[in-house]
Amino acid sequence: MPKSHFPEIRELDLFQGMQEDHFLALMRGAYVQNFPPQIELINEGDPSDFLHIVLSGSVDLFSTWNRRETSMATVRPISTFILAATIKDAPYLMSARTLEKSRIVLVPSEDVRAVFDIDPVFAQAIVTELAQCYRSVVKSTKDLKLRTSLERLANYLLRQQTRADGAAEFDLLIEKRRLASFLGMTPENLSRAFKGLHAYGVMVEGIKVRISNQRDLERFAKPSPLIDDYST
Amino acid sequence: MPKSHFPEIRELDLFQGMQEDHFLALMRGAYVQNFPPQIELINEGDPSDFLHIVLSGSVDLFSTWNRRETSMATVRPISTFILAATIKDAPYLMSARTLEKSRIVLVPSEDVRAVFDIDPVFAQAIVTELAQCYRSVVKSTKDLKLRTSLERLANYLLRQQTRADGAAEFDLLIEKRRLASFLGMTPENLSRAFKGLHAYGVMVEGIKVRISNQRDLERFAKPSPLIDDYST
DNA sequence: CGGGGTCTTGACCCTCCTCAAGGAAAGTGG
DNA sequence: CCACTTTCCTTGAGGAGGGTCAAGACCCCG
Repeated sequence: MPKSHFPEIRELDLFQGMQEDHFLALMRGAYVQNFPPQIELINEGDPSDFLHIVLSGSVDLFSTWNRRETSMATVRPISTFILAATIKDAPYLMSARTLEKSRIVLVPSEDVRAVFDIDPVFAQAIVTELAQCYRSVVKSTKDLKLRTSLERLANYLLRQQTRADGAAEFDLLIEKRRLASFLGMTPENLSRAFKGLHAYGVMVEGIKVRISNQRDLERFAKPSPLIDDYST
Repeated sequence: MPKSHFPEIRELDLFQGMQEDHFLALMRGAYVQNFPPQIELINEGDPSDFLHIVLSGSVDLFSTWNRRETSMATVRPISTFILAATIKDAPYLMSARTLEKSRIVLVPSEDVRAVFDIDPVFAQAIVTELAQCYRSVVKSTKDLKLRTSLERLANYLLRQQTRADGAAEFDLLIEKRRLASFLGMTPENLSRAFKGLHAYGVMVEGIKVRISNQRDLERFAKPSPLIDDYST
């Protein structure tokens, strides 16, 4: 794999503090690949052969059961996914597909486990990352069980707004059908939910969202750090 | 804390392989406490001062938002809970209350983090445990998003049956109102769901469940290892 | 034998899904 | 650059799943 990618990968929390030769050992076995959109990288149930790192583009993590499908998360650069399966050497619980043209690094799971065994700093970073992932899923479960779809959408918009540095107007980063699935509803219902948020000063046109009445929306959404803070 | 509890705690995957003096250091700072039923041990949002270990009784992990409440999990002996918050030194995401008279060990979070830093075997065990927790929550999210309430109940019963070594008749281990909340529905709706499973040979009387037609129920429930296997 | 909780049942209603069709974008090939 | 195709988004009508409210049955425990 080309060394030009090393710095940006090294920057990741996961690899930051680890010993240089261990990092190089990981990179030695890794390789980069470019994928077109809509390619299935991973099929849930498969053995977890690689830790994946998204360098560019974006990846959808989704799951299926009984001919139904739901979107679980979207992975954006630069970050890793399916760390837990790699560590436990257990089958993937989610499938993954590219949403756009994407550049992905594949690090053999064995290598990750091997370095994990000998590098305490790396081990520590993995723990932090896993704890983070765990807490994220717990939050998303709370979101699903405690809120109606309208409330979930409202809070989602507030989170996206925070990402956009609090701007009153910002773009949706994923297409609506996928957003609907992520929020646990149908595309039709998402359309109606957007309309339902008119009452709280939310205007949507295409991918453009404008929040004209911040206070109203927040009073309706009641965002909570214990559900909506993705950082802690 | 009385040494008599050491062996059973030491048996836990989390503490199995670690160095003896590290284990003793953890136990030195820990203390056991007996709680009556319905005591709130933890309030979500609080700083995570202790890693908890249930020795006997049972504990409900639940969350609230906007005057709504939902049950997230039930912890039974012998196991730990809220490891992620302890490790990340972040606020608890879930509240905890005893369901019955319970004996709980409290290990100061600082101690856990300190030993984690110096004992690689312990670190490894924590990683495994966290990965396990993460995968459990992912499974439960899939359960929630991909299945109807009737399907969730059917699969829950099959899982409980497995716990009871596959017996055709077994007892529900938690009260129905809590089960309902855990499965993401109301008590009323759970009652109706039990009736709805009559058609697949499920008989319920009080806490007794009898599965008279295993094949029918399984064909309806379509259990999947990627959602219902709590071990992987 | 009360009295508190839980569980069940019924009636009603609201949320959300399904199905179907029309419209808006966006990519494709001439 | 323009028709064509495809995909996505929206809108409407109808219906199923699940929530709410209220009342009664059951059950456990003092």
